[in-house]
Order: sequence, then structure tokens, then C-alpha cells
Amino acid sequence: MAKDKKVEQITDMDVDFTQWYTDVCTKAELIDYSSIKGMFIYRPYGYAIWENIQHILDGEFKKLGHENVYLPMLIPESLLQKEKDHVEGFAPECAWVTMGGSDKLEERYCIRPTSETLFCEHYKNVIHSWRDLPKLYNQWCSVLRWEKTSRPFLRHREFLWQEGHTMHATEEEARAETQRMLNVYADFMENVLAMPVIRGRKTDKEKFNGAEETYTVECMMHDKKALQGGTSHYFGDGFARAFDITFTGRDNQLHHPYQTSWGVSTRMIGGIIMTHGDNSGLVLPPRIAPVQVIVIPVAMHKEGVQEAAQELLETLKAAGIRADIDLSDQSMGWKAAQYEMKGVPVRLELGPRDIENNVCVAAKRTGGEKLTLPLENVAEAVKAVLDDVQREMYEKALKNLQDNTFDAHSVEEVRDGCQKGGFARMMWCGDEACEVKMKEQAGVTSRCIPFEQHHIGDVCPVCGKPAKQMVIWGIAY
RNA sequence: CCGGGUGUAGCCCAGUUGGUAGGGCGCGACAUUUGGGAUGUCGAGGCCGUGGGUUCAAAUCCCGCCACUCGGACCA
Repeated sequence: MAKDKKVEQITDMDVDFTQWYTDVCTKAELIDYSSIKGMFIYRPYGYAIWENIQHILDGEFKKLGHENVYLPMLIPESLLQKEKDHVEGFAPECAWVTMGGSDKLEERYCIRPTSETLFCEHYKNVIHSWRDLPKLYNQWCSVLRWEKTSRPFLRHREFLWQEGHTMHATEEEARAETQRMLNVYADFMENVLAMPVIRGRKTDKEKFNGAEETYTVECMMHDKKALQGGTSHYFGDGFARAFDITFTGRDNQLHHPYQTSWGVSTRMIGGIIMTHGDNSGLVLPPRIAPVQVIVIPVAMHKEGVQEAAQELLETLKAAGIRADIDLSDQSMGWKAAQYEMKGVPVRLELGPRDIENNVCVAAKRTGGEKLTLPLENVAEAVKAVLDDVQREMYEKALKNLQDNTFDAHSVEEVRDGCQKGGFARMMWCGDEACEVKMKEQAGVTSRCIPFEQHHIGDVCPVCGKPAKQMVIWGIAY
């Protein structure tokens, strides 16, 4: 066996995590580069992951009463400028359309970096009475931000996302919606993506331009750096005032509605890769994997093997398992390595010996001894194995998060701990000046002010003034 | 956007003092194989990233641009 002749060689993640990540993205056939910087091609296997994310989240949104809409891709400059903070935040990364055919346009159009302004323009037209509220809209689309540096899934110039935009009659209701959607994201990430999250609020420095409050779910990657999983914003009535959106209340008075927006993007796929992957490649959580089980017939040329493998495949499919089969003439070892690279959660081997004994052999992507499963009721057994994989993945990620989150009582402690890898919990006075110093002196940013607070000190270690709350600090993607 | 590195076949790379391009892997066909990354034979595949310049002659020297990559800055 020529051990050095691998299917696709990937870089060791402990040697160069960044290169490992890029290797996995391309060699697991998730993505391809295009001729434009920061614009990527989602290959079938990568897009299928996004489709599964879409399918599950879309169902959750609809259960809660949200409706899907589609708004234009172009935003007139004058519209974008109506909300001051918002335009300031996005102006540096807007791409503009200036020509229509061969004619120069009177006004240039921004290719949407986000759609708050478009939703507001529309809401002004359709919201008149308290009876029109709430409006619970969601849009699946792509947005464009002219990023200076780009990386597959983590930072694209064009990326796919969903953006929910809701309008409510009262502040309480809008605030509740903000929390509700944050919890939808958190539950999805934990239960479906097997990614434990920290729920919390962003500091003013880190919040969305134009929002009153931004809430976030933060995750820890395998290299102990932070990735924001999703955000949910409470806007108050700021945009409503800027866009002059009003409704007549039950009190027969004019009011401005209260607004939220929330989104997750294909960046989440980058999170899955960096949370669960290993040196054999991608590891996909069963609940999101495009292929949950790959059936590999062994010694296919032998009488009856191929037929038995096909039958096994059909049994799994009939039970609702996303299963596939590899009938190619590649060697056993090649196939094993290939599906490990692609992160398929469970591999089922079926050869002459198994058929004789009426069993098949299961290998979990998460490792451990191979399992021998009776072919009788095999689908139920495979489902149990898939559940095991899902659970093991969550537990491993949770252990990584817990083992690498520490309490800190000085800037130096945060610096040393986070540079080595991890999240620091430290008390904070609430001043932005101290947050800036943390970046300068410890090289970290505030990830969030977690809902789950611990009292680990009385003062802000940066300035010595009384502390208001505990903040999670880390190095972020 | 600032600095370093890199662009030659699908991938990894070689190509000398300038003289019109090569290897391995992969790919296709056939045969033998098949319980963890097979073997042999034959074959296909290149605007040398791109645009200019120097030269009798450029993959090679010079300049611009584009892309990738590593730092940094910036960043819902």
C-alpha cells in the first residue's frame, strides 16, 4: 500500500489551520474560486448544505408566522442615505451600478449590502393601521459587500443569506421578537449544526449600524477563535422615523412602529467546517449532511454483492435516510478516504462475508470501533448511529468551548490566554475607551455581553472603575 | 487599502547565460485487481495569469493590471 498516495492531500490542521480550512473547502468539493476576488462558486455538495439549512430554518420561520418576500437587488443612493448611521456603516463597502445599457444613470444604484432601507420604503406603503401589524417578513437572497479580503464562506463579496425584517405596534413586542429569533438561531445551531453557542448582546461598538441593540450567538471554532453565528437586531423606531412610517393605533393616534431584523448567512457553513472538521477533512452533522450514509459494496465483482448493496440503499432511503452508494471501481481504501474527506457521517460496508452473516459494517465519521449491524431492521439501527454521531459532535464542540473559556482579572491575562487560544470572561465598566484598549493591548474584541452573567470581580481591570457586567473577549474571524 | 510571497496541463512542481515546454499525480480506454488511499499498457491534455515594452528571438528581462496566499489595517 502506497500510504503517501492520498486521494487528496490536505494540510495538517495543527500545522496551519488556515490552509487546512481552504483545503477542506476545495477538496471536499464545497466550493470553487471564480475569476472575481471574493466571489465563489457553490458546488453541488456545498450548495446542498445551504439548501438543508434553508429548508429547516425556513420551516421554523413559517411556524412562527413569517412570510417570505423578495425585494429588488438595487437601492437608489437617495434611499440608502435616509438613515444616517446605517449609510455610514455601509458606504465603504457598497458596489454601485452607474450605467443602464449605454446610458449613464441619473442616480447611481447600490447593489444591496442589506435591505433595511428597501423594506422600510415598502412598509411605508403597506402599514397604515394597527390592524396591519405585525408585519413578519423574511427574504432569502444574496447581498454584496466589497470586502478587501475574502475567504471561502467566511467573507465573500457576494454571499447568500436570509434577512428577516419585522414591524410591530409596540416596543415590547419588537423586543420580544428580537429575542425570539435569536433563540431560533441558537436552537438551530445547537440542535441541528451541533454547535454550542453563547447568547448575548453586542457592545455599542460592535452593534449593527442603525440598530439600538444587537444580539448575537457566538461560537468557538476548533482553533479556539470566535465566529458569530447569527445576529438579531432591535431597531426601536429609528428607521420608522427616518422613513416616516406611521400607523393609526387603537387609540386613534399616529404612531411609529418598532422594528427588528435578523439574519444568518452561508458563513455558517464555514462555522460547521471549522467547528467539526479534522485532519481527514470535513465532518458534517447528520442533521445537515447532504449524504448521511454512504454505502460501499466490498468485492463488488463477487456474485450478489452489488444487488445486496442496492437493496440496502433502498431500505435506508425508504426509511427517510439521505443515503447514497458508490459503485465505482475505485479501491475500498480510496472510497473510505474520499467519504471521510467529504464528511459523510456514517459509512456502511457490505461484502460477501457480511451478506453470509446477514449483517453490514458501520463506521462513524467521528471514529471508534467499526460496528456490526444486523441487516434486519437496519434502518432503525443506522438512525441510532446517526444520532450518536450528532450527539458526539455536539459534546466534542461543547468540551472545546468549556475547556478553553477562562476567567480573567487583568488585560495581560486576557492577552496571554486569548493569543494562546480561547475566550476570556472579564468584567467591564461599559466604556468604549476600555474596549478599544483591549483591542490595542490584548489584541481581542468583545464577542458579547452574555445573558448568562457571572460575578467574577467588582472593577473593570482596564480602568479600575466599578464594573457593570461581564464580557466575553476573544479573537474573531 | 499597506507590506511579503506566488501564478507553467485538472493538481503539485521542474524549466540553466533569453532560442518557441517537461516530470509526477490525476484524467480516458483496455486488462488484471478489490475487507483502508491497487498494478500494467496505450492515450488525450499548455495563449507559460493578463496587457504593454525591450529584443532577430521572451515562460525567462522591465512596467501596469488581475487573481491566489501570508501578515496588518478595515469590516454586518
